[in-house]
Amino acid sequence: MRGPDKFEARRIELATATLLTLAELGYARTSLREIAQNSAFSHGVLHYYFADKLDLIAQAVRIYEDVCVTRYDEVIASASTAQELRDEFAEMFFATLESDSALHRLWYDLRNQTLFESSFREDVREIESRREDMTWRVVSRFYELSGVTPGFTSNMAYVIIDGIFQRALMRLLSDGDDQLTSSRDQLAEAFDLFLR
Amino acid sequence: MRGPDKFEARRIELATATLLTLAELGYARTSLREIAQNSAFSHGVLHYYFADKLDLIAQAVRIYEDVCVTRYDEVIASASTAQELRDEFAEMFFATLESDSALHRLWYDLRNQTLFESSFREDVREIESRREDMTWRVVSRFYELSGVTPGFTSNMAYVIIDGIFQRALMRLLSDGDDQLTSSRDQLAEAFDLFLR
DNA sequence: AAGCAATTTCGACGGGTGTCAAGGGTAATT
DNA sequence: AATTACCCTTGACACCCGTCGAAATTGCTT
Repeated sequence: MRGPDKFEARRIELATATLLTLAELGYARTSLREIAQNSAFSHGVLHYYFADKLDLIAQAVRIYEDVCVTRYDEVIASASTAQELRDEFAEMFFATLESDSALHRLWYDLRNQTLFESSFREDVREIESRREDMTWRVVSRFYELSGVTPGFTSNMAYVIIDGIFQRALMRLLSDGDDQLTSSRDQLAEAFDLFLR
Repeated sequence: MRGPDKFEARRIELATATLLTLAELGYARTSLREIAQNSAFSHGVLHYYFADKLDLIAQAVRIYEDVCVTRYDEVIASASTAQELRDEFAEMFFATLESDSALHRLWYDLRNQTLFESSFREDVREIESRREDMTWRVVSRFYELSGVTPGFTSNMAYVIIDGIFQRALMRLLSDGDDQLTSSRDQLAEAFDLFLR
């Protein structure tokens, strides 16, 4: 294959390898040669497809976005009671927390990087906004199924759900707690809160 | 001056320079030579006082801890009504957010680093725990002054307050929003929430 | 004043970094 | 079959990194 379509396919392939490397090593330790070793190519090729390292990482961030921002929509569509929604959301919540934990820690790493440099600010801002929307789709549907008028703003709901997620990730990765019972309790507490 | 007391004083001096450099550049970009340039000494002296770079950073983290973890106690002691506590807490909250924003972004940076490597995990865990305690001293006193029995766990209160702080920091540093009106509203919303 | 120990500087080391240019190879076009 | 355009590798570059040892400097003690 040749032409622009292959060019774009390679870019995606390399940006994916970048995403995996970042998730493995973190922003501070990820080098171009390491990224290339996680791909089928040598390090020089990265400068053929991308202007520089920051450009490459920005593309990787956009791939993350596509992966991560519609995760709960299926749950929203299928649940027919509030309790069902809450339980299936929780199930998905902890499933992706554990299976994609490396990707999620990368998200928080990159989000923090924008506090020091402006490179990905726009991308991070957009992902953040989409994550809030995604959270609100869940919570507002939860209100709807409960027959209760929303007592929380989208903003506050996101702070709570994302905060629980972040703490659960810390418990999983740095405390080595693979049961996460306290985090599960916390998520349940949050949904109780929403109905008060 | 000579002897062990001077040795310890130098360590603190250098660890402080390290803290400032980290706050300026972030973990990923901070080098020993850069740290030395923020001090009165040359880069070689760092290995006279510290075993290696990680040891040095660990000491810097402990200095941060001393600075940041009793910030609201004065407010707690002086406030005599719930409303007064809430308002003075908010004032202090946004004052330190703005004046020490570089230090705070460093905290979130280092906390995230522990998701990738175990070097400071113990220190970060302890600071996190102390931050939660500090938050809870405020919130539980707020309940006390309101004459209401606490409807939130310490954990949940921390997730909310810290989440609002983190988002406000992002708004300040990466959105360039120096009014922070939406964050102020959000903090007020949180305290309303506590009383429900 | 001399000696000694603590402190600091300086320069080197091996290695890793992002970047880039030159060249080889490969597939499509003429 | 020759040419051309695209793709990829290789190796070099200049620079920065953490570390460490040797030498210079400092300040106290005798």
